[in-house]
Amino acid sequence: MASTLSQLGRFLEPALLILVSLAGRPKHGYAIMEEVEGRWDVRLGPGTLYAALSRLEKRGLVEPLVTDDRKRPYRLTPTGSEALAAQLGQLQEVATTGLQRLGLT
Amino acid sequence: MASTLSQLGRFLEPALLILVSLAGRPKHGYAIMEEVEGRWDVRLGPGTLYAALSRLEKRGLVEPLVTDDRKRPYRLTPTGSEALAAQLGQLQEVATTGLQRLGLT
DNA sequence: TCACGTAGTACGTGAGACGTAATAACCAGC
DNA sequence: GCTGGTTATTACGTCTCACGTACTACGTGA
Repeated sequence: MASTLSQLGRFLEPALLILVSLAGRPKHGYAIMEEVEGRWDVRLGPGTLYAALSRLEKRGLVEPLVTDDRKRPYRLTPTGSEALAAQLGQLQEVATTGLQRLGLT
Repeated sequence: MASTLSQLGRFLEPALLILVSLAGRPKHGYAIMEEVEGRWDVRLGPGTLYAALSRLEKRGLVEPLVTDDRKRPYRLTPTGSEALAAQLGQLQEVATTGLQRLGLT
């Protein structure tokens, strides 16, 4: 069962999902939460989400946009795009190797 | 610089690398360490590696093989293969989406 | 027998994932 | 102009896990 397997380990780090979500277009936290859950069926609770977001900001991978209302939108920085591209490339290599070894693909 | 970027976040979980390594053929811990470092340039220290391995065993994703000497080889269980396949599939989806959004691929 | 590579254990620390609860603004409908 | 639900974020506490370091021990060739 899918529900059983999903209990056996999670390999999609919140920080990665956030960066990929922001690669589409700038979003605020709640919108990231909704996209991640809708698109990949991974629920990021507020504790996980906002903590990860502020770590990414502290590391210069994302930055907040100026805003007047209570939403706090973020966008990828150039550094963030570079880092994401590098990580995704390596991730795809690993995934491809793994799927080949399993006889899939 | 690659060394700078690599400081900005790690998205390859040890458990994933171990499973992909074992998907090739059964190996003992030290051999996993060497393959992971040689192939993906990720150094797993002994604390990280053997702790992750025994967690994977406890969850039924890998199992030890009988042996006489001091090496302790492991192989993927059927459950482990299933779980790995599912995770890699999802991982590839995320990676593909991300790379498209970044304008690569 | 001594140095070096192989193989694994033990352990402490810190980062971060996760859940839950609380807060507050916004927007309906009545 | 209340009231209830959705939107959006903050503020915890806990627990898992990554990581580094130090240590043990076996094997092998010089």
